[in-house]
Amino acid sequence: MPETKFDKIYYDLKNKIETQEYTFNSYLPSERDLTKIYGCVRSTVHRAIKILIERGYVQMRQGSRIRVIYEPVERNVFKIGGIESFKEAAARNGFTYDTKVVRLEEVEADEEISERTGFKIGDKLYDVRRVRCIDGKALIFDKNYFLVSAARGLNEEIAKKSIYDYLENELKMKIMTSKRKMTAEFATSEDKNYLELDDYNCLVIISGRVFNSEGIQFEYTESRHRPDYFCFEDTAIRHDKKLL
Amino acid sequence: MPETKFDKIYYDLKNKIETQEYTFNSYLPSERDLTKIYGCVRSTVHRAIKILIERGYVQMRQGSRIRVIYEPVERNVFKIGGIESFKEAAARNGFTYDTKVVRLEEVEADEEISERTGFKIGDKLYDVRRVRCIDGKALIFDKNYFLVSAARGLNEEIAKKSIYDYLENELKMKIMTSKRKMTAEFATSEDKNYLELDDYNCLVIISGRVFNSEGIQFEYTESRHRPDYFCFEDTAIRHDKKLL
DNA sequence: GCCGATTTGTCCGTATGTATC
DNA sequence: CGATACATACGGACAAATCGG
Repeated sequence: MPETKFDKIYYDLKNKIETQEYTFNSYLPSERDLTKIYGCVRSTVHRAIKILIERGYVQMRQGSRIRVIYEPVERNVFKIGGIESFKEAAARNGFTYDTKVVRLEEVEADEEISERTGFKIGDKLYDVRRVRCIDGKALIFDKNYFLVSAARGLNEEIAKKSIYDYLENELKMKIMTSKRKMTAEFATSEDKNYLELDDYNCLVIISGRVFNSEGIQFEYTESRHRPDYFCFEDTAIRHDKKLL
Repeated sequence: MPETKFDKIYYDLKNKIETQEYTFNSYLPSERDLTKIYGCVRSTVHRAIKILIERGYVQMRQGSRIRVIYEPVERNVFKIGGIESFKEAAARNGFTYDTKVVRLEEVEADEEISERTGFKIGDKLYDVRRVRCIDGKALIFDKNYFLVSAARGLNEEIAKKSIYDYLENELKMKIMTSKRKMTAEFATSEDKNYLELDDYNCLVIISGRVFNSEGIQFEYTESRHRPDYFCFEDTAIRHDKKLL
């Protein structure tokens, strides 16, 4: 349990804000007072508060006090944030879900694949394609490429359950950084074939390159969503000069 | 120039990485060596590096060295990141652009507006709607509500140029936090009326609530994009326990 | 409009723990 | 196992912004 002091403070404050103990537009105690409450030095409190800022809970200005800007919001459809698997997201939103593996084969990266995915030409890859059903409807089409050398032993059973479980728990891989891009494009005939698109003629696409702790890109992922089952939330801060 | 030490270090390292002085998959000097290079203590170097991590430039593991995972990428169409105005984004991408103001009137928030925008019922608001043209094509439809008390004096001329210039430079308002949501929806008849949608029947929508330094929400913004002129980039980090 | 108290922003130096190699 | 390197925390200092009288 590597619960550090600053993250205990962060979670405690976050919780108090979410439960309205500190209400919208009120002030938090000063950092000096918080050091007394939590029994630590100011830099530790300060660090916890910076996380609250990044997550959109509070606002701070030099010389002024810490203002709460969090308000409870309605449940959302399918929020994408951080690195979250389909399974995690579906579970959090309380949906029943199912996965169909429609392809799993070994390929070698040619120029087209390399260009699109960031792998080098000649890399051995698993080409995995899966259809995600939520409450019985086929809504998401996932196309993934995994480096064979990093995901060795991947099979259909694993792909049906959770590839990430396999990588993290079986192969002990540590996933670190993920670079993602979101775009929207016309549905292809492959999309139309697998998904229930109703009247939609385009899809929201989240594509990403994932790196492990060795700095090796081991995955390219492309998640093609029917527009109405997709939502992305974010908090941005104007970092004039001060960055984090 | 409130350039702090840690952000000078951040920019210097960022620059050295972007110019390939530190190349993809190589290591940065250790924090101890960096303290010698920049003449400061380790905590300051550490802070700069944490920003590089958040921005997707490098990767770190306890006990291991700092690995560069940045690779130069192709120019992208319309990247949304941080708090950036249409004008800034268009300029950065080298497009010619034009704005048509199709509505600017004062309204009072009713229940429907309040629910959708986060303002309170009875708040006096400017209702501004603008069509954004890029390279001559009408591609983005912007709907904004501003608190009259915060944006007093807003007129069509200002709306045509830049409302943010006006708020920040004329009214000296300080914009702090912005909470955004991205979704995709069917185009409405209003969208079809103003935009050149070609065959697209849905739009990517970025909606957001913007707070000033007093913690007051002074704006609700809704930016409706034709799918092919939209792109969002992001870097995510698996924060196992360590947060920031 | 000025001044002093308060509060946050940054930085230093040090110490201890823990993961990697 | 030891050397190296990162992670967290402490305590103190000064600067800069805000706010109230």
